[in-house]
Amino acid sequence: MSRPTVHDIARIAGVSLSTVDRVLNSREGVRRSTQIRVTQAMQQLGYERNVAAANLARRRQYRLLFVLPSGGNSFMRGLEREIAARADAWEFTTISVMTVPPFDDAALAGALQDIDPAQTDGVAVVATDSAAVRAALAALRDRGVAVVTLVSDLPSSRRQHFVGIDNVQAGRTAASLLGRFCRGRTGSIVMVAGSMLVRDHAERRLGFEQVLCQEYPEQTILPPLEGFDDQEIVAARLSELLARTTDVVGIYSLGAGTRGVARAMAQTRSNAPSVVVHELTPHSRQALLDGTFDAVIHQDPVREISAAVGLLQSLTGGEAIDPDAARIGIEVYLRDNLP
Amino acid sequence: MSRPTVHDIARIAGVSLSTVDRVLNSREGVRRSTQIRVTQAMQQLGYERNVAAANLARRRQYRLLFVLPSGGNSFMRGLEREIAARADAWEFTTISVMTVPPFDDAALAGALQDIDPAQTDGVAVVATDSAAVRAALAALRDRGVAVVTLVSDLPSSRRQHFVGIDNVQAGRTAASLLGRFCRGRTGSIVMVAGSMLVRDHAERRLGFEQVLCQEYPEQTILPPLEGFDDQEIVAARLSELLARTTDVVGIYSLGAGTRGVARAMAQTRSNAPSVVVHELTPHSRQALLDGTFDAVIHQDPVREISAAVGLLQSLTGGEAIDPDAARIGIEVYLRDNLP
DNA sequence: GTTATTTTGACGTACGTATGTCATCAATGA
DNA sequence: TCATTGATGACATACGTACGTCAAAATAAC
Repeated sequence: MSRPTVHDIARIAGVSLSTVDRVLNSREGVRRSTQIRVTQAMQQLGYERNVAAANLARRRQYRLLFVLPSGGNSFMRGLEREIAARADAWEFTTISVMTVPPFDDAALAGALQDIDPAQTDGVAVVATDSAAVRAALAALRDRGVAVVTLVSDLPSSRRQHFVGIDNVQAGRTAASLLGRFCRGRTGSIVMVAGSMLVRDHAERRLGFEQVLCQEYPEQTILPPLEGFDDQEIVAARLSELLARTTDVVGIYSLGAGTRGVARAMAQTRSNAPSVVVHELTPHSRQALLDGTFDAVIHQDPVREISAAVGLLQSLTGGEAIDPDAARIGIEVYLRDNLP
Repeated sequence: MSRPTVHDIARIAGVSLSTVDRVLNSREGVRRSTQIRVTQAMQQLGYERNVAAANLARRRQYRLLFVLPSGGNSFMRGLEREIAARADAWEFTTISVMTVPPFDDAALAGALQDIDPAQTDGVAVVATDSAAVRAALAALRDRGVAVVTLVSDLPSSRRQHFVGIDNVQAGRTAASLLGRFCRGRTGSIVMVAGSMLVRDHAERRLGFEQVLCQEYPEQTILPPLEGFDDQEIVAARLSELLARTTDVVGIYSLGAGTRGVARAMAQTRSNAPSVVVHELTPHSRQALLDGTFDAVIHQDPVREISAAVGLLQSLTGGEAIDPDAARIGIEVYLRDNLP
């Protein structure tokens, strides 16, 4: 047998198509008793609405917007590329992208304010942590736009969901790896951060220090280097530090600008510290292959895009949402399991 | 503007709906010149067929069958559970599951022969490596059934695709991890295999030995233990070996039955060898959490199911297939990035 | 030129659902 | 008893595509 349709429900429940429709789409004008009868018929037949046909008839259109930081951040540019590549992979959905200067909460807040709620059903935004951004998100919600945060969260704002990895866990994972890699060698561990203004970096640092202090107390954690996701700054500061400090056994780069880490490593001829960095990019991949990096912690942009789109569709459609869908895995890459 | 439809194409190309339909579904009876005209109109408008509407009208039904080994293999049981859970996540598709005794190529070949091609459009099978199975697959293909292998491949058979991880790379990854984990300690490395009858185990061993011999020559690889994916056998043989050999620094379990590894570890009070195993299950997860295992190499069953279903749909529908879809990532889990 | 053949068009129906209009009938209150 | 309201049914149309039938037109073969 093929799947039951609304007609079958109507027949079994002894009501008309119209009534089934009223129940199905929770319109008013149905007596409680008949509503129950219809619902029971649906359960009895194991009815599932044919979403394709429903959307077809409804000719629904989801208009979604991604707001990303601009600049040379490879991960973000990769995200942007993937969004463009998959823009028409979703039925009934048009997706656009807007970029704003990185680490600039005023610019982000301004951009969010300029969004036209009449043209936009949902927004996915890589948030920086500030009151202005929180307010702009709240304003969007008030005007009926669904909002999820992407990659970097903004808790206690009115965003409806977060799509991304658990960054505390990511930091802990990095420490687990680096701690094991450095076992037998004792010395200093360097942390290269982007900016503590973005929440994900702060969280990664937290997780990293938790595990390292507790489980590998023989190592010394140096105060974090701030590189502002800029490879030039990262390369300069890290080179300087490696020249000055001779007992570095491990490096954890928790932001972007890892290309700078690779450059600094190339210059140094010290006794090869183990290196763990974030985000798989052409450069970090190369560094894995030639042995400069030992491991890369990654989040899959494609999954994140899919999750964000799915969530925004559900949110604007008022459907039930699956909390698991937003949970993105923390991926670990070595030279040999590169995709 | 909304998406262009077949009507728009007909108008622009100056032909009737019927002709557009003939071109679109590559039916015969269209002159070369008009076919080109229609194709150009499609490109000009950026037409994309509305797959939902097409399938609706076509009322296509894909009847797919998964053939898995029976028995206590946690990974396989997980696969089975996920298939059942997601069975109605696909439109126009009914999915069934059949299990056959593990490591028994005659049984598998027999089961494949019994498949009714009139009732089945596509088959995804966890293959054991034997001539009888190859022949059975070929027979299926001859009778018009699409076939993909799942988890364990059967190259040089007539299967149209393989859905799963690259098992040589998985073995290499395990060696990269274990080699780094054991750095500073020199001794023996134990490999616990299931059976060399299944191709994936053989491939993992190959990759593991490649990397370990070449990059960590200070370690001694012991001849592999065969556990037949049975935790009792694994526990017994591994306990015996650990009692006999005192310099074991690393253990790689490349099949199922890892619960037996955990049990053997619990009994031994040696100087804690590092342990890398395959497949995330409730037990291996627990072993990660309590520190018995250092890392788990995993393949995502949900992705594999999705990929298999998608491929089989494309294959039976005669559509173009995306080779990337079948490539499943080799996932690495430590205690801290468990999902 | 006629005939045979290929190419094209016109049209209808279907898929499963959404949504609207209008009529019907019962229950309610005055 | 009549008007009002609420619940329900009957029916039609639409979404974008597939697919069948039949006739008309264009082309090829003779």
